[in-house]
Amino acid sequence: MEALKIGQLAASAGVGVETVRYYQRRKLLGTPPKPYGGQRLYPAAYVDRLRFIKRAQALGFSLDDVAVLLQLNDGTGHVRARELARRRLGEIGARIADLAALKGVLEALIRECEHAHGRRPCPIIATLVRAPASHAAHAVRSRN
Amino acid sequence: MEALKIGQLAASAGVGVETVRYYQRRKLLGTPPKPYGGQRLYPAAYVDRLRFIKRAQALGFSLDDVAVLLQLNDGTGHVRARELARRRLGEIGARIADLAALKGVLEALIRECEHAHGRRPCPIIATLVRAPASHAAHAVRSRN
DNA sequence: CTTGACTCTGTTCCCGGGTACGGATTCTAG
DNA sequence: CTAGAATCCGTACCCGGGAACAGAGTCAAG
Repeated sequence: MEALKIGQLAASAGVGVETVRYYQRRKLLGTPPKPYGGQRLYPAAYVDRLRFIKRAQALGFSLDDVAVLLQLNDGTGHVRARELARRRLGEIGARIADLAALKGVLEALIRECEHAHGRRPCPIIATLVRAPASHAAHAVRSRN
Repeated sequence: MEALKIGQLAASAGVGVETVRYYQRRKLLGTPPKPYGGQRLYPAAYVDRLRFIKRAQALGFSLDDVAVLLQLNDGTGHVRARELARRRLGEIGARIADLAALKGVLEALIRECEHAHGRRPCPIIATLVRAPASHAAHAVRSRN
């Protein structure tokens, strides 16, 4: 099996060298032994592991979650993996609901503002000055 | 009109004292003159301004955006305010689409995993090991 | 008048996920 | 053999939105 230097490893996984080192610090990735006074060589399996990490991130998992998922890769972790996935799913659902509410408020505001041709005060501003921003007023800034 | 000390101001707007000072540093909030060797007193209008800021944040605007919106409060800024609102609306729409895609992938994965009663490998893990995480693979971590 | 609570000001720290820098070494092309 | 990449390792910095701390001053109740 071929072995890569860190730059090649990073390039073939589509990340930066610094990112690889960062994952090593985070213990998401191992560090192969360094030949006496030389440079480390990474087996091709490291590329797969990096891709695993990137895909899990793309599904919205944090690096801490990813660490757990990687441990489950030994095989026995269906239940735990499902837990993580469900938790993430719940977060996504909540986030979508929040954003949909925001979207509704903003759309209404823009419509009103267009409708009120240049009359002052601008409804968008006026809403911020007065109203409680209706349903949308809480729990909006969180993860993702 | 009554005037408040900073702690009362913060409490009546539902934020921390440090937050008030932070907004002052960011120029979102003014700083009333300090009586010689004493403590600043904030007119009640400051509470309204703080609430304005919080509501705008709840609509997903950044503090930089909020600064612009506050300037528009003088009245003439319909068009600019609408621009900001529309931009924000576009971001929200894109974000919702991303999250909906993620949601679909995760749901499918969880269903498969339940369906595959304890057989290894766990489909969730297997997907991360192999697949390109379909449509969801890019542009997922951004604002909000 | 003292004690405790608040304020003022400046500075540092936090979160997550990296990026960038700097000096020393080592590898590689010409 | 030598110049220029690439690597190694440790550390510092970035983003946004605050939170926390330190040391000194001030205000209100008992």
